[in-house]
Amino acid sequence: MLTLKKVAELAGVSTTTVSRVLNNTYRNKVSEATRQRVLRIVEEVGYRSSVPARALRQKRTYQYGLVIPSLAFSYMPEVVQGLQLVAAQYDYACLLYITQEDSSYELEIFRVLNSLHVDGVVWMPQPHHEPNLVQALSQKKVVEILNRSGIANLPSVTIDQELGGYLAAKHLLDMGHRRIGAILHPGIHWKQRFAGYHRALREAGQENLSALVYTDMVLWQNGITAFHELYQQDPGITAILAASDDVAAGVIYAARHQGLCVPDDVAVIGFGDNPISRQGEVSISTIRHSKREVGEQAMRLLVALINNEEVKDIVFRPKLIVRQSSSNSLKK
Amino acid sequence: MLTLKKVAELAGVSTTTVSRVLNNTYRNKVSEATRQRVLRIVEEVGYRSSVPARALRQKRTYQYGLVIPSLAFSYMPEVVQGLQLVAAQYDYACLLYITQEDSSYELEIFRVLNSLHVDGVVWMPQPHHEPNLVQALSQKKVVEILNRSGIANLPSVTIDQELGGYLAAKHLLDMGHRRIGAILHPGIHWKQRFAGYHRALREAGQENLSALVYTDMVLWQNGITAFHELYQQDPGITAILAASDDVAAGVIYAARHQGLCVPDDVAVIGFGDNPISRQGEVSISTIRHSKREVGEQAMRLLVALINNEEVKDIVFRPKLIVRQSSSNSLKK
DNA sequence: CTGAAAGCGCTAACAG
DNA sequence: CTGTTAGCGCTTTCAG
Repeated sequence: MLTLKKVAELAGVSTTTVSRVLNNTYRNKVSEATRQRVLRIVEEVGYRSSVPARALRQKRTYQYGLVIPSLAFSYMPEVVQGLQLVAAQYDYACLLYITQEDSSYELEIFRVLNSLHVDGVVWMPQPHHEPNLVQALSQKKVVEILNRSGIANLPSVTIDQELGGYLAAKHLLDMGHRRIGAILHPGIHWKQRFAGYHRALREAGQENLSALVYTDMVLWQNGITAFHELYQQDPGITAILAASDDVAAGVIYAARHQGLCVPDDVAVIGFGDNPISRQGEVSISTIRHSKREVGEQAMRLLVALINNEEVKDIVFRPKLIVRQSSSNSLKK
Repeated sequence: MLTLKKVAELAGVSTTTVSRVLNNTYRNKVSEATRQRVLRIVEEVGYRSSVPARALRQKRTYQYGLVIPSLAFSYMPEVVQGLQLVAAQYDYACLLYITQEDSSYELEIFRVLNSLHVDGVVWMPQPHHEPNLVQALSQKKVVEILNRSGIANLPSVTIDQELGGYLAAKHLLDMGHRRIGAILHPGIHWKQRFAGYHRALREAGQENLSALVYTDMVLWQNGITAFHELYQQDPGITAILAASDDVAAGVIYAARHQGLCVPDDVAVIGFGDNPISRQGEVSISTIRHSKREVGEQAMRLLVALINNEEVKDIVFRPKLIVRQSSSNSLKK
């Protein structure tokens, strides 16, 4: 195995010197000649220092944990891409953990991450968590994304959900809808989103939503289930505020299976502007925000946190994107 | 920080003893009383050994690299789930790397993985690769999934593509189609798949496909592009063999946008039986294989490889699943 | 500008 | 059954 020592021997210098060259420590305190010689040898033999060894010494692994509930959300690829983009710049490697909405497994993951000595964690919380999680979290540098667990005061990157909710509801109200159903996911800042809905309703002189359903996950399948529950609550609704684009896609699928026309019989709006919202038969109106940017900023935040820099939360302001699923509805 | 030494002091034994208890080495060579005492202390203080430290000593990191071209393929979540399921059983952590189809980045990843001293790699190759990759690969335990790079003789978990191709083509021929177009992805055992198509064609007394298009990626967008190219080659085709379910979804989308009816004007069959094939307006006929199992077996193979056990390649036999996108076509 | 020496936290001979 | 010792590959004082 190629070690520092061997490289040092080959270059005729001490391991200290090689280390210094490779890490650019004590800049300019190594003669240019020596530096060049060392670099040449390193290049020649293709030496790369052992990450575990330096981790042990430096108490820094250059690894971060990514803890997410699922890989199946249609926005995950973009978020991860954003994370990896910035992570690569800082030489950070990503340890991937998927909780599958299992809160005891989630807790175990944080304990494992602790023994792995990762430098930090990017965490997308799920609705439910173990009480002990708070403690497990407090020992690490953690950045929260897209969600607000509210279980600890963690640095976070989120979307302005109140605004998003407001924009979505206002749009439907503007289109003339008065009986509106909503599908909420407790966990994605749902209270703020809910508040946004109500602000729009109030402005339109309305009191309440006509139907309201909660869903545990925000996948396509959940949209189908939620759709039926919504119609049970109020068969007269003409528009639906879905918890995500995936859910909206499920809702549209279910609606059309029932013989309903989208948007003429029921208008639907999603949340996120994920790939799925363009790929369906009926393109989905949605609230847009850049998932890639969320990932990028989260990683920047984490790096800052690791370097003990001052950090402040990041909140993205989403925009309304109108597509087929909510067009020409009651105005027609 | 909690170390072995501290735990040893607390328990009034040597570090060696604690290590032995924790690793179950020299079984029965530690008195039950001592073992219990140590375990109690460990539990009490919540000690977990440092992964980097033991990695340095044992030359084993209990980490594996997962190198894939993209997270956006609709089958990725399931494959990864399968991998993680088995990985968790063996206490393996997953270092995630996404190549984004960038071959020089792919090479760099393997070099990085080398310095990370991961115990092994699960690799899903992309169509193009750097020549130096072979060398970078040869130094590690690598399991290949779903693809065949053909650049090295690596243990692999794959689908019987010839059979898949045969089943798909035979199905379309059985439905009465004679002018069939195909979308191939060079990289997914495409030659075998192609051979399968031809075996079916020969059996039906036909010589060739009517149209043939190659695609670099197997995403929804590629299906749209490919559809148009296919129709340019032969406007008379009545059926399409898509490279994947994602591609099939794109094809169907494009076809319907052109005013064509699926399956009546053009039948489509995908490959993989991913979630997307059920979620569209028109459910997609496809060739099924279990993605979760692919992941599980790949991880088992990797673990065996790491333990220097004998391994042999795994080939799954896929099945035909008929859905709307290829039903009632020319027989109607 | 460079090197010798110590030690990160752990495990594996080797002794008792 | 248990402990002592050495050292994994690296970085970091400290001393030239």
